[in-house]
Amino acid sequence: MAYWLMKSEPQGFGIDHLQQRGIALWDGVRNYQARNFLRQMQAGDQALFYHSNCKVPGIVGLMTIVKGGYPDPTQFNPEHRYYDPKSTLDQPRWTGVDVEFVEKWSEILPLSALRDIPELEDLPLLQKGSRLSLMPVTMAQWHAILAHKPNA
DNA sequence: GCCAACGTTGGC
DNA sequence: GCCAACGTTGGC
Repeated sequence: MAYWLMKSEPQGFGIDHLQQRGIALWDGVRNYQARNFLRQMQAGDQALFYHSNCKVPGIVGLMTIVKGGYPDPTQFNPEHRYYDPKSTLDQPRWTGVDVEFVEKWSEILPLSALRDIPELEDLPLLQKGSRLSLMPVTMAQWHAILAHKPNA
């Protein structure tokens, strides 16, 4: 069982969308480093849902991986914005996973607060210039974050 | 909306 | 294989 942090823009697909849907395909990842992490994900892994590129970026809730890495279907659809003409059914380039909603936090745990947690010093999210959209989280980092989960 | 940092593309 | 140009990410 592994821990992850996954970013999404709330205006596109946010925690509220996932809560409504229950289970959703995490698609559209078109970065090789992130893709390689998706391939490592397994059913039962836990993940933090992070809102990026918005007014207050930060962690907003939890989810579980319910289906490990499999070919992201959007890469094969010419009509889709995530279509990749270089991808074939035989040799798919891109991977997706299915995630299931676990909980939405009562408040966001903002990026600015994450920067104040010493255990997170090495988290890629907090490195200057990092654009990695999903990343592994160590058990120590996971527990440090959950210890700061807002509860109002 | 700005813009620095980043990843990818493609000519050479 | 180099690297300039380009498009994208994402905090602010």
